[in-house]
Amino acid sequence: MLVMAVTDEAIDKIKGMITEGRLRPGDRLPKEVDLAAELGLSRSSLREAVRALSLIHVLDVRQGDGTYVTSLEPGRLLEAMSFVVDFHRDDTVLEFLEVRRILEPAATAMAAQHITDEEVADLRAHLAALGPAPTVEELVKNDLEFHRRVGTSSGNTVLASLLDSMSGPTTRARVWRGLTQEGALTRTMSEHQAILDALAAHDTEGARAWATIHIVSIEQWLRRTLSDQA
Amino acid sequence: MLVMAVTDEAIDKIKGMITEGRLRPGDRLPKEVDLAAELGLSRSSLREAVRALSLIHVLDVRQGDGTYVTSLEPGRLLEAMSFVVDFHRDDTVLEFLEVRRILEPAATAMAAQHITDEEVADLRAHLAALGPAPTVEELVKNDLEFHRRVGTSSGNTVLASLLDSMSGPTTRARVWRGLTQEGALTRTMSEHQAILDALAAHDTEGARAWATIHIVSIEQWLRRTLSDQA
DNA sequence: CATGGGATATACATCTGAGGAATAACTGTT
DNA sequence: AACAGTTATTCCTCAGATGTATATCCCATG
Repeated sequence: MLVMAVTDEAIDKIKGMITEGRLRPGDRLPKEVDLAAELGLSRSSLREAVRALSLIHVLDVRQGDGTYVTSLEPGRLLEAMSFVVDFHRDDTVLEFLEVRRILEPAATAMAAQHITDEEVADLRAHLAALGPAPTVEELVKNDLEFHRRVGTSSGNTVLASLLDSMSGPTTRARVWRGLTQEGALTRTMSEHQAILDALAAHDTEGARAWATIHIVSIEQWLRRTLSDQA
Repeated sequence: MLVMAVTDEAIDKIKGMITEGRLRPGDRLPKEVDLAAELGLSRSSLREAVRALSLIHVLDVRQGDGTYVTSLEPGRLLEAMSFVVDFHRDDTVLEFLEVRRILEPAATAMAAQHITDEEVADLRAHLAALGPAPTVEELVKNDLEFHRRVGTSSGNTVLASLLDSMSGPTTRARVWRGLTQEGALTRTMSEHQAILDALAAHDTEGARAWATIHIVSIEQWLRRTLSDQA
């Protein structure tokens, strides 16, 4: 801490400029040469700082144009969490699922209160687009999008982004592995339908209950699969 | 996407090495010169990639030693979320608090089931250490640590880390601004005590209820404060 | 033999300067 | 006024040199 790397200092300083309001969303940063001089380091080191901040969607770098502060909206910033979640190992999947079991029913219940007729219609069309006998890949894709839309309808962008990160690539891709057996396919689709019906009726507690059942059934299957492998 | 920057490619490749198991937690990466050659880019560009991955605690770089893959534990990776949360503006604080209102009661309920006698004793000592008339700063610090410990006792590291990120620096620092008035200080302390008593009795639903009350009281105060300012 | 200190090797940290590539801005023509 | 070609700006990538922190090895010492 006494001798902080110049790049880390630069990261902190840029972060400070943003959190203290000297740089606002959409603002353009001074060009590399100038900013490097202003912060007292070389362009190479500054670029490391900027690259790190752009990985987490705080900065947006455009060649030939300039470097800008992003909108800083929760959805945009929390996108980076998907990237982080991708690194988790299989033995922590259950912990993520447990958190999702807490968030998803709450989000679905909130959606039941806020969802519009148009959103309900879109959701219905989305489920119908799947057809009666989809492949596992199609179902997973459809499922992911279904829950993303429900999350959005909750009206809380932070909640929607968190759920999306955790339902996303990793967890889901692994959880569904070998799901073709045991009729889980049709059960998933009927659970989706039940959630949709509750949403359409603005039935808050019904939506919460069906969402809980949906997650729990995934969790039970996963626990069996993991214990079988062990 | 067609013409991806070499640095972004390097980030993906390193990520791939880790997620595919070619690099495991604790493993050491080839030294800069070798890895740069292996990935086909210059050291400068590679360093940008490594710096970005080290910001989110995927890599750990030690001068004079080498670059290592971190433990990749959820707690470690999700630490980076605090950094991200720091960028959010005041107008999204309520969204974060709403998510916390969902997670905190669930975590507290889980803690009531898992908490050990020793953890209860430690928690009691922690609250007692505050004294009867603390400053706002002391209370905030004590409060943060109290909830961190409860989160840990939930037994779910993902849940604990998420809560810590959201209760953490930013949100809390802003939420508590000017909290000295209206006796919120003593109310906070008595709510903490009630949560602790429920935990000690392994009273799951009592713990959940008191945690809810605790968050809601913060939320109500915050809504009033924000509407006053507007 | 165990231990501590100093020399050496290793690996990351930082800077500088050059040329390339993508985008925006300008300018002249139609 | 609209378009196309030129120019300017800005980020992208590389190469090489030097500085700095850490680990390792080796030897003197108790």
